[in-house]
Amino acid sequence: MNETAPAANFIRTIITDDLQSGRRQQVVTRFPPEPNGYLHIGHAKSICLNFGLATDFAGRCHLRMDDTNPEKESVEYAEAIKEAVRWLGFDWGEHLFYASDYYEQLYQWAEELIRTGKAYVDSLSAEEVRQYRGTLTEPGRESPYRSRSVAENLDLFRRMRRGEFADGAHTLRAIIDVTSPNLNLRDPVLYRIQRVPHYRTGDAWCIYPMYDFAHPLSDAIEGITHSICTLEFEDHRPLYDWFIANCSVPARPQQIEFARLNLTYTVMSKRKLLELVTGRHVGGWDDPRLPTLVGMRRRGYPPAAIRTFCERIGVGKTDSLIDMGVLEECVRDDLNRSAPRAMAVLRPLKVVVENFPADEVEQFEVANHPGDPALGSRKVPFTREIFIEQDDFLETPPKGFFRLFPGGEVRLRGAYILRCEQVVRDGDGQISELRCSIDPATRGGANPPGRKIKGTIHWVSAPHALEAEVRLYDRLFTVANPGGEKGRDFKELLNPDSLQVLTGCRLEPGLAAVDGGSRQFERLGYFCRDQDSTAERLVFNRTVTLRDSWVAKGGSDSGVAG
RNA sequence: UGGGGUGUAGCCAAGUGGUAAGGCAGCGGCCUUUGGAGCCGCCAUUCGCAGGUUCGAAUCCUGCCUCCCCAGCCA
Repeated sequence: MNETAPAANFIRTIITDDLQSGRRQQVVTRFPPEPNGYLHIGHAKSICLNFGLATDFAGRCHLRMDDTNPEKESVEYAEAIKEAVRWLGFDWGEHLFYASDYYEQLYQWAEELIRTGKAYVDSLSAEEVRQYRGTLTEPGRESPYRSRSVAENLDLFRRMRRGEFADGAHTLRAIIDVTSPNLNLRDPVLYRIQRVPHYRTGDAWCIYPMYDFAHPLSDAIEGITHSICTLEFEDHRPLYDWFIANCSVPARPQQIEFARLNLTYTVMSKRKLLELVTGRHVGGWDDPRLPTLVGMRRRGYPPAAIRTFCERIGVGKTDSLIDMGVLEECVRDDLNRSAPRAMAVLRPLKVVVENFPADEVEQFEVANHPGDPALGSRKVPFTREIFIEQDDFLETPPKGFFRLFPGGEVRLRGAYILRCEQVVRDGDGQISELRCSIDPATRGGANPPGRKIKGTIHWVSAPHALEAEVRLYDRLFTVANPGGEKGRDFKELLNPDSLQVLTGCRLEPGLAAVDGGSRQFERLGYFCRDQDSTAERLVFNRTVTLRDSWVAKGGSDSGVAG
């Protein structure tokens, strides 16, 4: 793969300026997921951005678990996150961190804020705090506990830590400005009491820091220079800066916000994804229809394709909705170059080659990649009985159809030119098989002068064929922006046909050996072996179809492309 | 009606006072034993709208409009 110059974006501009002006001597970024769910393609955008920046500016990128809410976090999620980042192709080296490792330091800074008169212990209930906060248009009111003495605050806060109070009895809040038009500055909560064991610190703590407090300080501890997050935190930046300015931190990181990724026909919020998984609307976090990284991995998306995608869509501040087609095109791009070709028939139609001897097996040498001889070739058996795709035969072909029809000819890839002599029906009038003949002069792809055949189709020798299950995937939702339909539960918009399971598919025998990696099933798309495969039962996933200008032109295709 | 953002082609996105990059999609052609791949060409007199400054404006100024985010002891 050729390296191309990274696309320009406003964050690169900021960093370049910082380095040139001497404001920064190095670049340290971080990817800070909360281990409360699986990573998705939206996270991939952030991962590629943060790790990519670090690489391009010869800096480093940390992986930090932003684990400040024990209620929702687990080692399962933390491990899955590490695995996903690794799979995507990034390496954090020695720089794996946990916000939970900073709890003591964070606590000390909280005491510092109390000592400097910038934080107090509040004893309002959650409901009261909400009432005191005011609204978007009305200023808030100061809590009656706001004027407690430093000594009293310190005492109360230490007792909070010691576990002397019930959950929710007190909080530690910053003293900023309850009348600020920015709600985040209306005395934000710094610590809450939560008697929940933490997946890493166990029961060492019963008070936990809030994101707004923990995040900037964690960045400072790690010496992060550019703390890149998504747009919804833009309003939090004054608060981010406030903590950096009011705690004796060792570094002054800068927060920069960019627009999160949205993709058509899917949802990207952890909450919605969790709902799909727990509600059994999909098979699990790794369901190939999901935009999760584990789902895409199982579906056969190469990590390099995801990286290309993230590069291609750019980084900006405008809310965007990227067409799923862009991602799919990146997948095709990658797989077209790398995937060996093979032949597989998804909906078999039996063909008897009448002028080919019943007891003969002919082995054809077929190239594994039409454009890359380095991928070599393989032998494919040909016999009197073969299967072709049902869609490749039409009794009454429309104009422009250049596959098989009665009296017509097509080329069997790598074998012979085939002519349809007769259509055989069963008792119900359904086509049960085709009686055909081959032209011996076209053996192995030979092309006698003057012989012009427009269509080439794939085929599989019937007695050699492997039987398999093939899973076809379509968009998960029926509307482009399921999360944007107001007043409607996004689950009502699920596409009932997003998964199509085909059984009795026939594969060329060489496919038995495939375990990892992708194959192109010629003319059908890219496929990979699914983890559900067993010795007796082969299962393949269709990663993505090939582009199909016949279908695009309105040509009928009864579902192979579906 | 408060605050913070954002508007450049169907979808993304460069551009930072000197006359609209690039990608995806689309369209036309060539080539082809995958209706695939590859190759060539076309595709914004105009940058949300209206004024203004300037020899010159997507870039500067004024006003208006759109859409997104914020009232968790979530992140």
